[in-house]
Parts: sequence; structure tokens; C-alpha cells
Amino acid sequence: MSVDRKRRIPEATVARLPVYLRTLLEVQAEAMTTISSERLAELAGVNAAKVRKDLSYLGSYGTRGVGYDVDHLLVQMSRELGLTRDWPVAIVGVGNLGAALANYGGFGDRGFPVAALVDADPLKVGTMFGGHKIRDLDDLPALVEELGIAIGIIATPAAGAQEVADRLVAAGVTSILNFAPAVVIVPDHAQLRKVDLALELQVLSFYGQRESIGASLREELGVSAESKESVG
Amino acid sequence: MSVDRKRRIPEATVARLPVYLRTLLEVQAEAMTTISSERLAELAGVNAAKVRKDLSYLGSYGTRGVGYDVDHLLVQMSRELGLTRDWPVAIVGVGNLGAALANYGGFGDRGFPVAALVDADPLKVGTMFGGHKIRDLDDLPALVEELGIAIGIIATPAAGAQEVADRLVAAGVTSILNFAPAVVIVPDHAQLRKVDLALELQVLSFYGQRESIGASLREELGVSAESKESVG
DNA sequence: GGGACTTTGTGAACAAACGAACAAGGTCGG
DNA sequence: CCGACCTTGTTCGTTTGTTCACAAAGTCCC
Repeated sequence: MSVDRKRRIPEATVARLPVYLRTLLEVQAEAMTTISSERLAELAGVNAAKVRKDLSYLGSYGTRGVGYDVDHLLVQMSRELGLTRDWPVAIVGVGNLGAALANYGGFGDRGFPVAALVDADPLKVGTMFGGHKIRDLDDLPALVEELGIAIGIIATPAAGAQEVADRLVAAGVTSILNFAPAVVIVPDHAQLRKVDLALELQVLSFYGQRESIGASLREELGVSAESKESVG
Repeated sequence: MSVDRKRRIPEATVARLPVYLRTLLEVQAEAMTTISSERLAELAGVNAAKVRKDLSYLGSYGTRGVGYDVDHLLVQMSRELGLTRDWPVAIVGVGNLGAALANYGGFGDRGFPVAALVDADPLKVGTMFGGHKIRDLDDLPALVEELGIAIGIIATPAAGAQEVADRLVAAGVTSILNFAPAVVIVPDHAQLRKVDLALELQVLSFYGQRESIGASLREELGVSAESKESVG
């Protein structure tokens, strides 16, 4: 309960903070000034006790009997998530996926401006894409220096992913988001997250198969399914 | 330990099976016939004990003193994941992201053919994109019937996501992959997975902020960081 | 100002996931 | 056929995460 006790926020909580943040922005847009954990839980699709425990890691910003002040919570949460500054992003690999990501406006919106495009293909290097001149992989250290690249997005084919990660880390980029369908290992001081389409689809396939077995079973037995989240 | 005891595979394990699968395909391509849990763990970036436990849920397909038969393991794993059949996919929302996903070849490759494109915008409905005529949201039940759509991918703006999910479920699609930056709730018998770019970036931002604090602290103290995964 | 009513913050029970360690079971050379 | 050596499958203690349940703390109406 000391001040720095509070400072170790569990991973599971960290992953939910952005969801709360988004939800709170919507709530704020509707001109609501306070919100209860119950309501926030409903909107965020989680359990209310979990919301309270998660928020308690940020400190005690709620008022008993009333709820949480939306604006205040947003400020604290943004600060905690490090969203008070910009995090310039470099996209490595300007193929199908990389190009789509570069064109996708969603990044710059909220503090993650695409500051550089990088590719290993000499034919692409030097050409323009989406307002950026595509740079060589070797330029990474210079780009980090010049543009303050803080996050690297790997959008290369699987084969190149590990090398790109190594180069990013060597250049001083310690936050990496990997879209390549490959296992990538980074040193301890770096952070790696992955987005893996094939994996998600295969997981759905797994449960889909179960479901069809379950469905025929339910049909046989005349049993009906119940609803998953009682948040409505 | 009874046969159907084995049948309840933990979520965490299910999420790792696709990683093993991919790794095994690479191993198979190199003409290796058996693999130890130690080696597989190294390639998949996880702990060896975890690999053995995960694989034990599939049954006992290893041989003590030798390891696992690669081909056999691939067959069992594909079967367990439901990858012995195709899972036709419908992409709902043909905007920036939806278009990119439709063009991205990675789906059809491994049993997830894009079978339909759907949009709510009357201006888009009826036009062609990537070899598909864009269909109306109202056509979903018909598409499920005609094409056997098994998985719905939501690539709409946040505002439309929940309605699309409801319509998908109503049409009989119980596996949904949500790319929209919105909380979506589905009934109990449906499966929902999400891919959330903003969330991933914000989580990186959180740890990136920590890291910079940690780095300056380490610098002051003259301490160096250690490596994260000892899998090399 | 007091009592009914809300809602937070957290302690404690429960559940899931992890990883070390080791016995059981198998190979392989001689 | 035996003994040295490997590698699996599983048990067990630990850590991490979730949920319930309730005391503490505040509001609001009269």
C-alpha cells in the first residue's frame, strides 16, 4: 500500500487500460462527467470488480457513492499509458501489408505518427510512398537519431522478421509490433507484441469445429445455448 | 486422465497450437522427421515443459528418448485445429482496412478463402472488388446459405461493429474476428477474437515509457540489462 | 444533521497458467 | 540382454489473474 507498491501494474490490467480509455472517450463525447465502475464495465465488456481493481492501480481517483470523474480519469490514464507525447513509428517492409498500414490513417490520429518507411529491397528504396521516401534498412540508426523513432512495425515476410527485429533493437528501437507470421525473439529490455492473423483464424477454426459438434449435440438433446456476457 | 478428460484444452494452449503448427511446417520443410520438445520450444519461443504439456493434450504422440514424429504431429494438430476443411470467410466493410484484407493473399493460402465481401454503403454494393461483387448486409443469411460462410471479419468503423456482429450471428456465423476499434459483445455460443492496433500500440507506449525511465535509471547506476528469452 | 442509499477499494477465495523437477518408458551400442 | 543415455508425460508448488463480498466513505433528501 506504499506509493511504489501501486506502481507495478499487472500485464492483464495494462492490456485493458486502452479499452477503458477508448470507452471513456466515448462517454466524454456524450457530455457525461462521471461514470460508475458498473457502467464502465458494461461498456467495456468486462466485470465491474475488475474495473475497480484495474483503476485502483492508477491510484484512488473515484468517489464513493458517486463514481469516477471522467475527465480526471482520462488524464491519469493517458499519463500512465504514456500518451502525453508522440511515439513516432517506422514501418519496415512496404509490401502489401506495410503499404496498407502506411495508408491507414488510424495511426497518426492518436499519437503514433508514421515517421518513416523502410524496406530492404533496393528497387523500392528511394521511391516515394504515401508522402514518404522509402529508406534502406541500413538507415535505421540514422532515422532513430533524426526522427526519434520509438516504435518499429515489422511488416515483412516471415523470413526477414527476426533480422529486422535485431536491427531495430540495435538501432535503439525497443518497442516492436510484429505482423510477420514468424516467431521473433527480442532481448529483455525490448518489448515485443504481435498481431497474427493466421493464428486468430486458426483459433476460431478450433472453436468453430467444437461448436459444430456442440451444435449437433444440442440439437439432438433439444438444449439451447445461453448468452455469454450479461452486460446488456 | 480418461479419454474425454483430454478433450478440454486450455485456452492458453489453443492459442499456442498455431505457433507450433507453423514451426513444424518449417521443420518439415527441412526434411527433419522427428523433433524434441526442447528444440520445438526453442523454435517456437516458449518453455520446453510447456510444449510437452500442450502436446500432451492432443494425446501421447511422442516417443520417450526420441521426440515427436513431425508428420504425425502435424496431422494430429491440423485435425485438432479443424484445418482439415476450408472455412469460407466473409469480410464485412470494404473500406481501407477491408480492402487491404481482401487483397492480402494470406487468407486463402491456408484454408480460409475469402468467399464474400459485404458492405452497408449502397454506393459500394454491386461494385466489383478483387474479383468479388460487393454484397449488401441484408444478403448475409443468403451468403451463409449459398457459400457456407463460417467466419465473419468485421472491418467497419467502430460505430457499425456491434450491429454487424449481431447480424453475423443472426445469419448463423458464430466465429467472428473484429478489427474495428470497438467493444463487441456476442452471445455465448459464438466466438469472438479481436485485433486491435491502437491497443497494441498503447501497450507498447506504456512499457516504452517505463523503459525510458528504467534506461535513464540504469544509466545513472551503470547497470546493464539482461536478455529476455534464453532460447538462442 | 441524520439516516437511507450508492459506490468505491480491497481482502480473501477460487481458478488458470507456468515452470522445475523427476519417474516412467523408451533407444541404442556393444 | 544389459546398462548408459535421452526425452516424454505428469506431479507439484508458485505465480498471476478473476470474482465475490463487504466494510469504508461519501452523497443526497428531508
